[in-house]
Amino acid sequence: MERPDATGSGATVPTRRREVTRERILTSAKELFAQEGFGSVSSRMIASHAGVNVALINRYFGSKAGLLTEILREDGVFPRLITDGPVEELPRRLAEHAVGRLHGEGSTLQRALDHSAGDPDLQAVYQGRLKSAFIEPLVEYLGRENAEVHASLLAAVWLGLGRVRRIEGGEALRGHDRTRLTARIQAMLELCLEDLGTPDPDDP
Amino acid sequence: MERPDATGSGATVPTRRREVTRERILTSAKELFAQEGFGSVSSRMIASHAGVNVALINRYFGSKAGLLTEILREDGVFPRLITDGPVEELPRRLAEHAVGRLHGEGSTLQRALDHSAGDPDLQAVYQGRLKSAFIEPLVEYLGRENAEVHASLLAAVWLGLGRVRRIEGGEALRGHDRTRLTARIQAMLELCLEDLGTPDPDDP
DNA sequence: AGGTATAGGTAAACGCTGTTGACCTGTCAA
DNA sequence: TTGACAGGTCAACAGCGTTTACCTATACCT
Repeated sequence: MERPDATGSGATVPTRRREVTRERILTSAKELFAQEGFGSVSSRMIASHAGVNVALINRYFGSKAGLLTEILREDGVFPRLITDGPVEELPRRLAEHAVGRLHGEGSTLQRALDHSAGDPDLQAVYQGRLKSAFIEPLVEYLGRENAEVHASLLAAVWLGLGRVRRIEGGEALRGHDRTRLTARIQAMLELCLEDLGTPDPDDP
Repeated sequence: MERPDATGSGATVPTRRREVTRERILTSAKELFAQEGFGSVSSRMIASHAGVNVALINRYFGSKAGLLTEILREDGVFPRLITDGPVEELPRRLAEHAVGRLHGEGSTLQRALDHSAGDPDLQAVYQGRLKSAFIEPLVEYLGRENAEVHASLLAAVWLGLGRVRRIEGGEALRGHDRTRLTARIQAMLELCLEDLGTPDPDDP
C-alpha cells in the first residue's frame, strides 16, 4: 500500500521506510518521556502515540532502555557544558547551569528524565553515561594528576544537586538569593578541583 | 491448628499471630533486599522466603513500597549520624562516614538499598525520607537562618557521593589517599554550612 | 464446654508490564 | 511478472504488584 505524497505530483511515497518509522518512535518517546517520565510511559503508549506496532521498539532499539540510551546519546548536554570554555571557568559554568535548572530552565526532556533518573532499567544506562559523558570527558579535559578523583567529586556535587532538586523540588534552594547561591556552589565545585597532593595509601 | 511450643510444657502456641507473621515478612524482606536490591526482589519472592502468602505483604504494609518504608523507618542511620555530636563536628562525622562507605563499611542492607535507590517506587519513599530523616532533623539541629539552604546543600553532597559510589563503584575515590579525601570532603561539607548572608531576591 | 464473631490466612484472578517468535505484506530488483 | 526480503503485524509469554472473595483457626462469651 502506498499513500499520495504531499507534492501533488501524482507520484507515491512508500509507507514502509525504516528511517521514518525509527524517527517516529524516537520523537514520540521524547515527547512522552518529557511529559510523564521514563517509568510511567509504557512501550505500548509510545507505540500507539507513534502510530506504530509495539514490537518495532524492540526491533529498532533492542529494548525500552535501549530507546532511552539512544535519546540520551543524541542529547548530550554534559560534554558540551564541560568543553564550552576554559577549565578555570568550568565551576562557574556548572554552577550557573545547576542553579538555572533549579529555576526551571533547561529542556523539558532533560527535566523529565532527571525526574525519573532512578528507574532500575535506567540505572545501567546512566551508569554507562556517567562514565562516557561526564567522568571521561572531564578527566581528559582536566588532563592532570588525580583527574579521576576531581572528576568524581565534581560529578558527586553535580548529581547531588540534581537529586535534591528532583526529590525535594529544590524549593529551599530556589528561595534563596540566586547570586549568592551560585557563588557558593561555584566555590564548592572549585574545591572539588583543588590540588589534592600525591595519592599515597601507605602515607598516613 | 496449633503447634507444640518450645518450652516442652505441653502447652500449644497459636500459628496465626499477627506480630510473628509481620516480623517474618520484615526479616525476609531485609535479607533479600540486602542480597539483591529492591527492584530485583518481587513480592512473591519475599512471601515464599517468609513462608507466607503474597497477599499478606499488602495486607500488613499496604504495598511493596510500604514494606520498604517500614524497613527504612526502623533503620534510620541519618538522624543518628546528625545528632551524634556537636554541630561543628558534623562535617567531619559525615565525611568519615561517606568515605567509610566507599570502602565497603556500613550494613549490607544499607549498601544494597543504596544500590537500588533509583526505583520509581522508591522515589516517593526516598522523597518522604529525605525530608523527614535528613533535611528536617538537620534544619532543627542547625537551628539558624537559612538552615534549609544549608541542609539542602549538605544533602546534595551527601547524596551525590552516594550516587557516584553506586553507579561508578567509587573506584576512583577509593583509590586515593583516605585521609586527604576525607579532609577534602569535610571541607566541602563545611562550605555547605558556611554563612550565606541574607536571602534577598530583590538584591542583585 | 459449645457457639460464634472475627482476625488471620489463602487461592485465584485482574490488568499491567517488557519482550518474543511466527506470521503476513509492501517494496524493489531481476 | 515473479521472487526475495526488509518492514510490519499479531498473539502470546512470563512476570509484576495488587485485589477480591473466600476459608479457618482463634478467642471470647454465654
